[in-house]
Parts: sequence; C-alpha cells; structure tokens
Amino acid sequence: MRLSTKGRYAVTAMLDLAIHHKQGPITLAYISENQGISLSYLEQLFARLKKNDLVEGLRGPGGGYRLSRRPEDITVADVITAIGEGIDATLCEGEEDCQDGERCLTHVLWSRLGKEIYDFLNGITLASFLEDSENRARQQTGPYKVVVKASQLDKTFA
Amino acid sequence: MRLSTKGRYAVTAMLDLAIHHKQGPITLAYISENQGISLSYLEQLFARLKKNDLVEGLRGPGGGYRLSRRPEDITVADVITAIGEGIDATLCEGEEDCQDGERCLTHVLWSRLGKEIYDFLNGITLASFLEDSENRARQQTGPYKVVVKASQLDKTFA
DNA sequence: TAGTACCTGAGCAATTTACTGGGTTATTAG
DNA sequence: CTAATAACCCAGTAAATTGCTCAGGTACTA
Repeated sequence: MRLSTKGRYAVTAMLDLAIHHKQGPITLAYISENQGISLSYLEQLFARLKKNDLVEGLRGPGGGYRLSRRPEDITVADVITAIGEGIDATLCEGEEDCQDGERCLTHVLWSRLGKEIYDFLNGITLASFLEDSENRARQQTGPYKVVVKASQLDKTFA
Repeated sequence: MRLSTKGRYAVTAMLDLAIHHKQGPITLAYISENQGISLSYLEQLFARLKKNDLVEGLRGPGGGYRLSRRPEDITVADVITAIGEGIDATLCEGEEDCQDGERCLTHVLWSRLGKEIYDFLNGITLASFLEDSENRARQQTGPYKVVVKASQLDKTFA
C-alpha cells in the first residue's frame, strides 16, 4: 500500500467524476482547470485508471471521461492501486530469502499492516464518501466553507 | 498523510525495537543486518525518530537505540509522521485561493480522507499490533506457518 | 470537413529514495 | 587507561518518482 500526492490527485479527480456522474462525460480540461493539475499529467493518470477499468474515455466533441462503474462500486483503494501499479512488494519476496525467522517476522507484520490499510481504504467508496461529506456539511452551522459546498452538493444530487 | 517505502522501513524498524523492548538497547547494525537496510539509511531515519522523541540513543559498547516511550504509547501514525516531516498539506492552503467553490470541495474531501487514514493509523500502537500478531500466530498450527503466510501475503500485494 | 478531446510518447527539472564512504564523539568493557 | 564500540554527523550520488511541457496522432461529432 502506498499513498502519495499522486494518489491524491487521482482520488480527487475520481471524486470529481463521481460528483458529475449523472451529467455525462467530463473533460480532462475541466478537471485540469478545476483542480490546477496539468492536462498531460491528468492524461497520464487517466491512462492508468482506464487500463484498470475504472473509467472509460469518449472521444470527440461532447466526450470526456466517465466512471465505468457506479460510484458505489469504486473504492478509494481501487483508485490508489490503479495508479500505483508497482505496488510495493516486500523486499524479501520468496521463500528462499526467508530462512531468517526474524526477518520474516517484520515482513509479516508490515504485510498485515498494509493489508489493514488496504481494507480500510477498500471500505470507502466514492459514493459513500460523497454522501458522508454531504451529511457532515448539512450538520455544520459554522462559518466554514463546507456549508457552501453543501449547496453545491445539493445541486448536483437533488 | 503519506505512505511510502520509507515509512515502511521506519515502522518495521520500530516494530523490531518494540519486540526487543525489554532486552535493552538494540544496535542499528543489528537491524541493518536483520532487515537488509543499509546502516547509514537507518541512521538517517533514526535521526528523525530521535528528533521526534520516539527513540533515544545510547552510545558506546552495549549501546544502541531503544523506545523512549512504551510500545503501547507509540502509534504507527507517530512513526510515519516523524519520518515524513513535510506532511503533505493541501495544495490550496489558504482562504484566498479558495474562491472557487468546486476546487475547495475536492480539497475538503481529501483533507477528510487524509484525516480518516491518520486516525486509523493513530489507533494502532506498536504494542497492540505485536500483541495482535502474536495472537494470530498462536492460532496457527506452528511457527513455520507464519513464514508461509508471509509469501502469501506478499503475493496478494504484488 | 472542422474541431474537439482522447491518446501517445519523448523529454526534463526537481525532488525523493536508498545507499556509499568519509569522518567525530561519547561510552564502556577489558 | 585504552581500545573497541556504536551513536552521531555530513557530503556526495545513482536511481527512481513527481509533475510538467511540447509535439504530435486518432476517433468522434456537429
């Protein structure tokens, strides 16, 4: 399991797609301007997302990207592993290197921790996350800008 | 929140320290040989761990490093943030950049996700993790099963 | 047919990763 | 007292990653 800014870009972009899920395809140019990510970088990220069947691209005018599955069927872990590709295998990856008991122990420990993190992120879908955020935004009465986001969300989900 | 191989090195090293917690200080040379990490790299990691009061170093023969707190008082999040230092703030870090509502939305979403991951890792202490692993190991039929399980876990994450 | 927007790939500066290799200083076992 | 020990310190560095620019090509639609 790996978590970097690259993963964050991918997750936020996917959340953006999930928000506009019922409005047809969204262009990368839109996301680029919307989130301040360069177009080519987004293209690289979406190449991987597409390869992993998380999105599908529609060419030509009126085209763009849309989720290939429903937002409730795509987890944060899906997105991160999709762009991660070279997911961090443990250093000792065979049985032969594992003669030393102690060495294996720590590897097992990390593997378990990595799995727990994965399971955690795998329990968060794009849909559940947006829904949860919407609920929290509604409960807010303070001056924070989440309230403003609430109206945004209400429009997109009404 | 950020999670890389560097963080894994630090966590596994700290787990190693936690395992031998009652046996006095452990040398970096031991951990180096034990886990296949270069000595100087470990020194860099432990410089940060020490700066954040997670470990203390004892010089001279019989010296080494030991946890400065009890294993049950050190969380995985502590270790990762200690070596991470430059923790990944959101790109738009002020109110002025946040005029665009949509842009703020995704930032808020990611901030929340990052916090959830942090909270999750902050709930796992070195002690609880080892204890849990020990329990799971006991349920296995023998100590060697754990070794076999290591490679299996590795493959699921490859 | 023109324009849109996906797709592809080369290349690049900046940063991070993980390491090598040189030391110095405090401590302690002998 | 002394020599071994092991933390500390710092400079450099190959490799990988990050995020980007540029320069095209391809499929689609109006």
